[in-house]
Amino acid sequence: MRRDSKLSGVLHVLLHMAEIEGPVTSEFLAGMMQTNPVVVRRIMAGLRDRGYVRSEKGHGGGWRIACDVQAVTLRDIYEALGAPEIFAMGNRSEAPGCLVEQAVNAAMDASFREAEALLMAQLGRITLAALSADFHARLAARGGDVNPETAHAL
Amino acid sequence: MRRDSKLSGVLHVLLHMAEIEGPVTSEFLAGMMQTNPVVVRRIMAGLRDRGYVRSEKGHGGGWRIACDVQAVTLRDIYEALGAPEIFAMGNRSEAPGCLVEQAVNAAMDASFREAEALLMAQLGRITLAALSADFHARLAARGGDVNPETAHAL
DNA sequence: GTCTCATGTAACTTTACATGTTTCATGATA
DNA sequence: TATCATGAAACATGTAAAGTTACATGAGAC
Repeated sequence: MRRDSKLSGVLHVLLHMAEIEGPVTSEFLAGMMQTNPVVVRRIMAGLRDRGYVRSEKGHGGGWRIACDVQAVTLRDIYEALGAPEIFAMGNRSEAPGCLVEQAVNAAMDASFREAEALLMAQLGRITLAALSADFHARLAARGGDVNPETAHAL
Repeated sequence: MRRDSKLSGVLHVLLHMAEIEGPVTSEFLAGMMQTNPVVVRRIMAGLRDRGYVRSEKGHGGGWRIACDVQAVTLRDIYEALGAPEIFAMGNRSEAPGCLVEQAVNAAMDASFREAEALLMAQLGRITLAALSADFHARLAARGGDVNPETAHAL
């Protein structure tokens, strides 16, 4: 199964946006992420609806962060994406008539729900600002290029 | 993404086997699970390699549980299946050169690893016997049909 | 022996879905 | 009004799980 990388992708976009003054176009972000501008718009749509980012059309348009990065967590972002399915494993069938399958589902669901709750709690503890700080720590550790426009390259 | 239901499926098969005396054919199990005999053999192969079940060819052949259901846990079964991918979400790219992506991956990996550890611990607590007991409790609660051959039906 | 039944396995087909792409409408700025 | 940007729908592609086919192997039944 190919793994859904929307959350990973949108965080990548947000952190790059945080490094750049002024609006950034979908095309520029897509170039950084080696993907398509439409894909960028797609994953950003949920964040726009929640007010985490704003988009502007026309000349000088593009995307802009519109939230407090100290307050917004990875969990918020995950939910803005529509809370996509977390697990690659699942029940063969929901609401089965077979009592064996009901017993199997009940046991698995309970375990998976607990793991999901822990994951959500973890993501709820990480703010965008914390992620950005980690990025800057890595940059400093590499004695790095602090030009935001080129910091993306290897 | 379509969710991997091998674990759910194999547990279903095992619990049905536990209800039936003597060997059970792949075809019979496939009928119960509304799938194909080859699919059954496929998911059972890992369990056979670990000695949790035995298979016999020819007349009167089929599958038979060959382990202590009080001792084997859902985690054991999960591992016998080859420990398939748990999460439907993942990083856009592993080992990226981009420091932003490294920061994103590190944060996400840490959270997902913790959730995975908890899930494994949960599954390690549930034995096949416990699942079977739950099934029998459901059966009794329904005042049910105790014929193992037909207990599957709605 | 040989017929039938069952598993073992490889190869192939189908299906679902995340992602990528094309296209055009809409709005903003120069 | 020409250009640049997002918005969104429609379509194409790649991939992996699940389903299917085909045939080899081995174990009773006769």
